[in-house]
Amino acid sequence: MVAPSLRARVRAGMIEEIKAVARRHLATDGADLSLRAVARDLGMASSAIYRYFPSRDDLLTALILEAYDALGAAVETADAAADHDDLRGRWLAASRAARAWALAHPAEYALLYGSPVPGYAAPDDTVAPAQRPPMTLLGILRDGMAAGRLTPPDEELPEPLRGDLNELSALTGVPLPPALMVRAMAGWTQLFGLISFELFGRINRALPHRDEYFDHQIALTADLVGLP
Amino acid sequence: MVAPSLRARVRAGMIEEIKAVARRHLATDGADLSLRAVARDLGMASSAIYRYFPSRDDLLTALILEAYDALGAAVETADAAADHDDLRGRWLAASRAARAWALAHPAEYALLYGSPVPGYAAPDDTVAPAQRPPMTLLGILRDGMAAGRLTPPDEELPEPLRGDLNELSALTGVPLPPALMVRAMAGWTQLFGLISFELFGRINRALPHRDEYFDHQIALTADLVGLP
DNA sequence: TCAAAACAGAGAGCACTGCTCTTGACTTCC
DNA sequence: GGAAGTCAAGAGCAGTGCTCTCTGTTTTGA
Repeated sequence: MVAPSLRARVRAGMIEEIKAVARRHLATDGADLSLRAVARDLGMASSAIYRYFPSRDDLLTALILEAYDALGAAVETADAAADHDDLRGRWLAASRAARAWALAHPAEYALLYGSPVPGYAAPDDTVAPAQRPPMTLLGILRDGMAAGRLTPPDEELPEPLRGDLNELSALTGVPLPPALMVRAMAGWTQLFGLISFELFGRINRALPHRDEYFDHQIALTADLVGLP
Repeated sequence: MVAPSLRARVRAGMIEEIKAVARRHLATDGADLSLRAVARDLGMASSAIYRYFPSRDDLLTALILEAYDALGAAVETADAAADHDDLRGRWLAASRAARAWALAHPAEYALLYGSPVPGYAAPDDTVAPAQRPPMTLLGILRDGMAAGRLTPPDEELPEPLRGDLNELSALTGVPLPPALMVRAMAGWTQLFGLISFELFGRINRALPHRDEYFDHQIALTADLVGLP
């Protein structure tokens, strides 16, 4: 293992600097990131950016990856910080962490969960980081099942749906009964919907107490998945 | 009342034609609508478009308004077509209609419920049409309360939230108990989340039976609001 | 009836975008 | 010390929204 050369280290620093400036632009100017504006801020020619990122989409992908990881880390940290046996507390903490991260980084959240950029297709590397938040929620339910403190609902699901959900269980590596799995998905969908509504300004102006509103809605999802 | 002049009629037709072409472009090329491309398709100079729409944003606003109205009409029609006394059936029908419209018009749905366009601020005219779908859902619950066939959950809500929800009731003109109101909002949020996840490709590939999945999730929201 | 006003469209031009290619300077390595 | 690799700049291409000016045409009203 050879120590990275000076040039390699300078290059790595440059990449970080570009991403930092790009993130700042994302926060102020929205998703339509301008390479030239980033280059201007860095005091370099726009063409020089291409030494570090093959295209604007690649820069966007890098930012998306970092955002997914930041959100995933925030959710996982909140989950880990809560009392491991307090399932409901973990569920609420993880959800609140997701919302807090989104409110602190609205542009990056929009990049992850807003309407897809027209010409842009997210590469496969983004799949794993993207699943960290929902996987955290699933993990809480897994722990609950393992501890015997979570009784799944005994609903009968139509066959094709049950098969899909079993497959999804296998795919995620978290074996949950279909009826519980579908409710976990409902909770994740609701969490995403709540944050998006609040962030994209679609929440009614008549709801100034947003923290309380969010907490109550999240409590409903905890009820839905059967957390005591 | 004078009959509109020939020129006025030609002008109205031209406006419709521009919107139609723009809608087509929206569907194929995504939300970053290009005025020049629309003009090219119409065989006219890009500057000529400005005779009909003061700016690109105004054209976008016109499309957004039409989309809201189309979605609202679809939801209301489905609700009206269902048996008026079958509250649950109406709830499911309205939800399915929203999803069907979104799947048929993905670009327009993204325009309405995706991440907000950076420089664009929706004018106030869009507020009323935007509330038609959720108002339809509220109407179903109102009818249920009036018919005495819907018993609201007796939950105790923290005071600031209860106040907000009462205000929201007054604002919408649909008087619902806060505990029911918050669940109605939950259902609407969930509907939006489900459609967005499916449309924006964030739904897991392991769920090929999307109709069944959606139906089941919607049934859960119907349970949540207490529809028998 | 006929001139004035309103309107429609075209074209040029401005400042901006992502991106490519070439050219020159600099650093690292053999 | 020369060759190879790297970095940055600059010019240029095709595209964008938008403004302004100029030319026709249509409508209007005295």
